[in-house]
Parts: sequence; structure tokens; C-alpha cells
Amino acid sequence: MIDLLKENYGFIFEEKLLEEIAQVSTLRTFEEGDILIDFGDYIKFMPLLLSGAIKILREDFDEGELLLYFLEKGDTCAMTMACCLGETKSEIRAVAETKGEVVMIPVAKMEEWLGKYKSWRNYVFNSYNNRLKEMLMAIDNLAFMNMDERLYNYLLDKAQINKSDFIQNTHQEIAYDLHTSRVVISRLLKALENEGKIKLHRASIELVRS
Amino acid sequence: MIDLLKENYGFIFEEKLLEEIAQVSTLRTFEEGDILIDFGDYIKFMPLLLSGAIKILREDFDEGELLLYFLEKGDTCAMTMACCLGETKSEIRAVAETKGEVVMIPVAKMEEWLGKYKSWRNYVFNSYNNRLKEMLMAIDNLAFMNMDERLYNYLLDKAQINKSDFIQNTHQEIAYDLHTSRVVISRLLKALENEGKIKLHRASIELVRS
DNA sequence: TTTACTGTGTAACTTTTGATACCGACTAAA
DNA sequence: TTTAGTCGGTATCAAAAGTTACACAGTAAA
Repeated sequence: MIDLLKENYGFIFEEKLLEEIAQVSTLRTFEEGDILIDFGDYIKFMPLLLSGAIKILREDFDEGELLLYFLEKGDTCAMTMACCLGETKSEIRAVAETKGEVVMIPVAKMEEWLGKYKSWRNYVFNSYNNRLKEMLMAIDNLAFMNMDERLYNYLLDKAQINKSDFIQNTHQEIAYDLHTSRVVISRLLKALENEGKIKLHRASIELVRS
Repeated sequence: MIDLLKENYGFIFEEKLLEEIAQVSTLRTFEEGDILIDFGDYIKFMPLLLSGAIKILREDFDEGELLLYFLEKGDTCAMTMACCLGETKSEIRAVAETKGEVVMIPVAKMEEWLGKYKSWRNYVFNSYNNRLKEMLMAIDNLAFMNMDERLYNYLLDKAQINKSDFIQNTHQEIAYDLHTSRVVISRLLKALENEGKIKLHRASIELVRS
């Protein structure tokens, strides 16, 4: 595992910290669609993402969800840290967007290292800051943009995360992520196709780069 | 200043830290309506709120704003910390909701103390967590609630922050905070009055507790 | 090949929100 | 007491989004 860590975090953490991480952590692999964290789960480990992508969702009071943001290689989940330190239940759901690997760090260690390693402290703070920024972007989307813009941004995000201009999702799945109905998504996708921005296929959407 | 600090933060920070804060920080008082931080400002100080309340706003791309959350005694602004550490411009505007006092801590010190004082570290992390939670609530409001619910929650928040069931705002001011138009607010307020939840007066709204 | 299911397109209608316009009441300064 | 400005109520219309219903094509299992 130490090699995997060095490869991904070698330029951020010092040797000693990498060794400590390798000693106390476990490696976990996951497949697309796996629910890594669910609403109300108690968090005992802090995840460091080595490969793959994860999407973070917020739950509606009654029913339905909303996509908050994606995590990629090198990211960790600040919402999870929040739960670790606060000893509270998870406020979010984490679903694997692709297959990948995470390093699971025990909560106690993560706190210990905060006092011990400056690089760890910086990393944790940067993660918080990145997450705050993503949340701000989510708020911008919700407050200032119409559904058609939100949808197009979503498609761009998806393409970037999956490194492919073919988005393999049904309209229904997209509707869940954007917290709206399938009919609305179909309508707006058709409009985007008429504008020449995308091409629609069955269960997949092709981004047209102009 | 040391006395003020002890009064508000004595049970959180150890004596030595309180003394350090008192040595390097400056006290700033502000009046209702003062703009404490504006979009694009460079942040050189981290504010600790001693008294009063501050509202944090997000800017629209073209025009208009959106209320994110309020800060109260004992709070600090995590968005500001984010800017401090990232050396970037402010993403938010901070406007005094009431008169009050803040302690301004130089950025360099706040970083130094992170390694030095466990209580400081805990405080800073708790602030981040609280802010993340407030952002989540803002997202919940935007994504899952209609304007009438958002408006009523806003009134409840206002009442709590100002410790009064009389909200001294014009419909136009409320419209700015909720990023909608004055007409919509007037319409929904009238509906709330008809439901018996509030009473409308000129430039003020009275909450009716049932 | 029949059958059942999934995914998409579309029409018709409702609700929510936003935009414009105008009026009357109140307020404060001239 | 004029007068100008602020504040709120309301009517009308338009746009955005949500709801319901149904048709049809592709897919996969029986």
C-alpha cells in the first residue's frame, strides 16, 4: 500500500506520515454504484481517494436527492471529517461514480496527526476549503441558474469526471441528481439537442464540442 | 480587551492563548448596516465575533445577492478563513445585522496557533463544521423548499438573531436577501398574514407565536 | 414470437415564480 | 401644507418548472 500512497500523495505528505498512514489504514476497493456512505451512518474512518470518482448527495426531507459535488483522486470528504470530529451521523450519501480505491484512516489518527504534521494540517484545511467552494458553487447553481443551465453544467461535469464525452445515464438518473422530474430533463435535453450542443442516444448522451 | 475575551472565550481557550490574542489583535466596533467584508476584498485578518450579529451574503454573477447565514457571538467566519489560507479574494459579503464588536486576528498568528494550541485547533475545526452545516441548510432551503417556506424560515431566523418578534425590514430588503422580487415577498407575506402567522405593519413584521 | 419492461418523446394542464404597471397610504423635508 | 419620496397592495401577464397521461421504440426474458 505504501507504494500506492507514495504515488498519489508523495508530493504532499512527508515520508514519515506516509509510513504512519500505511501502518494504520486499510485499503478498500469499490465498484460503480456502490453506496460508500449513507444518510445517518456513523463515520469511523476518514477516506482518502486514490483512484476513481465519488458523487456526494444530499437527501430531501421526504423523498429525493440532490447532487452536491464529485470527489476525485487526491480528494477527501470534508463532510465526513465534519462527522468524524462532531461524532454525529452522516448528513450525506456517497455513491461510487466509477470503480476505484480509497484508503480508510481511523478517526483517532487523523486527529493526532493534526498536531503532529504540518503537511497533514494543510491538507485537511485545503480539503475543507475546497469543499466550501464546491458548496458555494452548488448554491450558485441553485439560486442563480435555471434548470437548462444546471443541466448543461451537469453534463460538462460528468464528462470531465468520467473522461468521456459520452454520458451513460438515463434521463431518470439525471433527474434524480438534479432533483427534478424525468419529463423536465427530457424536455430540456431535447432543447439542447436542437441547439446542437448534444446528441441523444438511448441511455446515453453525447456532448458535441464546438 | 483581555477581559472582554475572557468573558466570551474564557471557557474555550486557555489563559496563554487568550493573552496572545489580546497582544496581537485589534478590537473593532461596528454599526448596523456596516459592510465588514465585500466581494473581492483581500482578507488579512480573521474576525472573532464578541457581540452583535453579522449576515453573510453570496453575490450573483450579474446582479443581486443571496443570504447564506448569520453569525453570532462566539462565531467566526469560515469563508474568511478559507480566503486567509488560500490567499484569495473574498467570495462573500459580510454586513452587520446589528451593532457589535469583533476581535481581528492577523492571519499569520492564526496559522501559528494551529500547531501550538489544541483548543485553537478545535475551535477552528468546529467553526468549519458549523459553516458547512449552515451551507447545507442553505442548500436544503434552495433545493427543497418553495419561496413561502423559505420566507417563513427567514422570518424565524431574523427573530432569533435579533431577539425580537418584530422584524424591522421593508419587503424590498427581504427580497434582496432571498434573491427574489419585492412583489413576490409582498404577495407571500400577505398570504402568511391571512394564515394568521404574522401581522404586517409599515416597515416591520410581527411574528405571531401560536 | 410473444410478453413484459425500460427509456424516451410529447401533449395538455397546473403551480410557482417573476415582471410590469399603477395606485393609495404614509413620511419627512421644503 | 405642499411636495417628493418611500412603502406596500394588487391586477395582469409571461416564463419556468412540475404533473399526469399516453404512445411508441428498443431490449430482454419466456
